[in-house]
Amino acid sequence: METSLYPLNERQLEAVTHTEGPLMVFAGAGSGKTRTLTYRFAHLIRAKKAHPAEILAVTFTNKAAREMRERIIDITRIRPRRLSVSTFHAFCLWMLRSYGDKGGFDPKFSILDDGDQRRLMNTLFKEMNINSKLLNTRRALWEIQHAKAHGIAPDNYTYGAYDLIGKRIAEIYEAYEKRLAELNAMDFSDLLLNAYRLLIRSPEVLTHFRQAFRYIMVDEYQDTNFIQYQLIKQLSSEHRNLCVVGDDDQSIYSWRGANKENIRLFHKDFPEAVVIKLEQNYRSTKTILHCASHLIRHNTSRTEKTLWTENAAGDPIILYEAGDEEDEARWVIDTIQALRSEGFPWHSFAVFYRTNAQSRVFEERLIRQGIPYQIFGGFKFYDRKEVKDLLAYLKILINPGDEIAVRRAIAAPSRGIGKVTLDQIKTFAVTNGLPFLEAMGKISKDSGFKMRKKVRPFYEWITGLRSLLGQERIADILEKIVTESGYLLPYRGSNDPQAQSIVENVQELIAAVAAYEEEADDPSLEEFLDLVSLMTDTDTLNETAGKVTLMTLHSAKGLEFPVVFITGLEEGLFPHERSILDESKVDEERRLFYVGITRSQKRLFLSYCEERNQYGRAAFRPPSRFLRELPPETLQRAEGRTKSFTSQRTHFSPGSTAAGEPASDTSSPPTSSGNGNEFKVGDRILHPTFGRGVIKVREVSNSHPKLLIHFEGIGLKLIYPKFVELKRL
DNA sequence: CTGCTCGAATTTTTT
DNA sequence: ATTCGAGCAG
Repeated sequence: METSLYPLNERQLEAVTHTEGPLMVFAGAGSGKTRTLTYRFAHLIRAKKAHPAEILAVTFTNKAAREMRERIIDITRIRPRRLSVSTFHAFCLWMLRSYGDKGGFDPKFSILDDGDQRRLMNTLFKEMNINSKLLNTRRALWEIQHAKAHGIAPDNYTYGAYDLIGKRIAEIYEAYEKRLAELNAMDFSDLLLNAYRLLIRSPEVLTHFRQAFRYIMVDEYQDTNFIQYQLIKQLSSEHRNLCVVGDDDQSIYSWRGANKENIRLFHKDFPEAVVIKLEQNYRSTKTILHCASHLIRHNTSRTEKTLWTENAAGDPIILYEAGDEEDEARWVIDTIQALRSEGFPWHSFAVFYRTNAQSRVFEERLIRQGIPYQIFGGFKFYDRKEVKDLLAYLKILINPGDEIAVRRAIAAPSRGIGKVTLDQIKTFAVTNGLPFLEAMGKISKDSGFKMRKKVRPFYEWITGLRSLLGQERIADILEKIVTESGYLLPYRGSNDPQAQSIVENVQELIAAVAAYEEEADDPSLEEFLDLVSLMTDTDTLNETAGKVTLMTLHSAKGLEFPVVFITGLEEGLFPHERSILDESKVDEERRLFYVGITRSQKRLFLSYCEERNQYGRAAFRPPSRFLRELPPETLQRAEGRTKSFTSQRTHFSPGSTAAGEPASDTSSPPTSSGNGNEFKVGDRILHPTFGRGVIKVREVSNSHPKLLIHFEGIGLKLIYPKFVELKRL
């Protein structure tokens, strides 16, 4: 085994070849963490320490898992049939689907998404008559998620003797769990918690998995929660070859239950563990790295690391004081334009912000100037109503107990079956211990119920569809559902862009199913629904798409860009006002800033506004405290502040930017594909709030048309014709 | 039962 | 500003 052939530094090589026994790797930002992990995986196979199937690598995102898998295959040149590189959730889901029955779980359970959860909680609040100002559904769900992340069941949920809210939450938690059981459903936290329970309940399953995985690796260890740690601890307790890789300075998800304490727990549970620090940074310039290190030293209670790099010193970090957010966006885009002419391609730029709401001004500018961009954190395809409606039909073919799906499907399109009827069915189902759909079946044949005639056609139709499973292609079944339900009838042929978008999305969904059936080894509806449940919008991120990237600082973790802009550095926004009163929360915000800075390879630009419009009002905030924590010698003030920024805000003045009259009328084609009724560039329209305007740019991305409209006396606005009614003049 | 209007809330979100 | 949900009229 010739390890010197690996393109690794000494520390990395050490981490790769230290295969036996527990290992903790502190991987600083840009220190080649993924490289180390993938080579370690490959090394275990090459050195014949284990068969591919005996190694488990867990990540947090699908993207990280996919990347790692591809790189392992690249290095080893083998295509193992089942390479266990997976996200925590996907791995747990797989465990529960394959062995869940051994722990008393029905493996055909549905997965509840956030929306389903909220709706369920709303219903519970109504049923339990909860109407308190101190307790809303949001808070209740938050508490429950936290309890689950710590492995606390309703009967273990503790609260103080005078803590009435806590007592109420315990009751809600219990009711919530009862409803999930009736639905035969799990939420995202349950996937982890129940996988853990499965191991605890079934010694047989535990032994099986303990022996199956000789080597276990965990990525982004600082983001694991208590139950995730317990899970991997259980799995690795036989061979004790557990390797965790992380960086406590990049822990930015504690508000979601991530537990940095797990670093200490690891040392306690695996006292023989070897610790390796990766401190050589390959990503950033000396200036950027120095700046980041200086900042993060303001945090107490962290593992000391000294990141260093052989990279060039690089350019200073530029700081811009903007008048307002329009001015800030103008400066960012102008700077991008300037660097672009120096040779940076579009995809080398990333603009980060603290909250999604900040993206809009940037988006407007980019569209106005005809710059290609991609934005993350918008609507997800699988969150759209029409997509969820149709997925509901598919879900009930698998899980007849999924009342949420049945209710959704039965109401779209409306079939005259309403709340009263459905509540009756529910009562019948509960009293007879039947799955919701089966209760419907019984009722539709029971002359004791008046509404049986209304319910029957739906039930029989669904039963008919279910018998097609395994015989016809899923895409064909879905197509049948769409046609036979008449789902698209109200939308087809309509010239309303909103309706068109619905039709397109439905077609896209059918295409997605068909594509899945083409690709999968052994396609099944169950697997398709699982994939969809675990999919996120960041999975569609494309680093080389030739587009400027816009995203929140949170979604930026794990990525890198040659040129990075961190915007909105104002006290109260970043750090966010909800974090300001709590030292540890400010520390987490600081880590978030640290993550942002360390994403950048060559150039870093920072900005803040004197004045910012928020919730329709002007907010004046001082510059972020974090700016004072940066080493002054790395910073340089940017010139170029437009003096009359306030007039810029309300008036579109052509020629005010280098780009001049932007990519308007001539350069953006009217792309009216097939429908002449679509709005097009140059049209004069009337907007309900903004009045008269002229369409300057029209753009269709993610099948959502967006219009940039110049309104008289107001200026340019980005309008989604999907959400407002525009009248043509 | 469905659709509309008014009022409240608005951090981040790997899955 | 905008969005989402609850409450009421058709």
